[in-house]
Amino acid sequence: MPTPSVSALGRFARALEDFNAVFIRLPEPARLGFSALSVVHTLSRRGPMRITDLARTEQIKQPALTSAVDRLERDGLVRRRPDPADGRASLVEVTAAGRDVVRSRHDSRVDGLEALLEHITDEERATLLAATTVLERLAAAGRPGAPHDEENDDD
Amino acid sequence: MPTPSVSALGRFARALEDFNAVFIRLPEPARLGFSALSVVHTLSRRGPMRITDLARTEQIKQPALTSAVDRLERDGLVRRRPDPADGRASLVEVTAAGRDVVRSRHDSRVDGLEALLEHITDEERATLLAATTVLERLAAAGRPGAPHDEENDDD
DNA sequence: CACATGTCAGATGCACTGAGATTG
DNA sequence: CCAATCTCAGTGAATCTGACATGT
Repeated sequence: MPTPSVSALGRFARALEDFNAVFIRLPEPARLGFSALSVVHTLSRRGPMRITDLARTEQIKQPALTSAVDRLERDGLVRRRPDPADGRASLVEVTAAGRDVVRSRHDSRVDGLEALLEHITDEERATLLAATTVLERLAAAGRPGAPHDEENDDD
Repeated sequence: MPTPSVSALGRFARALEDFNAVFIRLPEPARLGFSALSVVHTLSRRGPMRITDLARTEQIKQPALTSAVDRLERDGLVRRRPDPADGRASLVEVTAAGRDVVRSRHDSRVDGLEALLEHITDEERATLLAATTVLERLAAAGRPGAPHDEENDDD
């Protein structure tokens, strides 16, 4: 296959790294930390998950995730539920309040993106939006095995 | 609801959010935290900066940045130097070891991206790479004023 | 019993607020 | 004297390793 040259791929990766330094910080600084936000995001996109699976996708250890879930549960953003299929495991799921956090940050980011897009041309905007489907496929290809439930937060 | 989540822009933002959950974690989990990595990255891309400016771009407070720089300096990844133009300020700059960290993580991410790109078609790859220039311009537009712009300091 | 899942306990890294030292 | 820049001190949240209780 005619794979893109290494330099083009390297330049693409660097562009993403630089862009993310901006993109990640578009919404207001949250009272929640980076990992906590990521946990809520993952749960809202992938449905209920066990601690072990969640720890693997977030790339932190189980004890860290246990206390993270403790805090999130105390704040009402997630909820623990026993796993009907396995007595030792529990499933963590996002609550309505948790979804609100994800949605609020998403909306805030959209606003910031909108302002950013005023700096480029219509053609460039089209180029960017054309990449949406590809990014969706890459995200799907890059994440670890599918969880138990296939829930989609649709708003 | 000021911003409809079903718009093309909303879908683009969501695709980026989901993709970043993968992209950010492509390289090995580092012994350095998220902020520390971001500081070294920023310094390697934008040249020496004062603590205040760095704290602003990283969206953390000055005391947090002071201790972050303390640790990074102790590990040999950055270096403090007096600002010749202002006696109370000091300039923080990345060292060769710091550049190695950035480069190593970049290379690792390129490898992961390369593997990911095998899941999509040539046409999709082209679409993605066409977005490189646009992302570069967006990153430039989104970051706060950049007084220094040196990049070929490969000590 | 061996293994998987989750939690507990102690140490360290990291960020915040509020106060202080130095320079412009 | 006042403002800007950075550092120090104390507090709280976040993560790690190692040990442990429970269920398969």
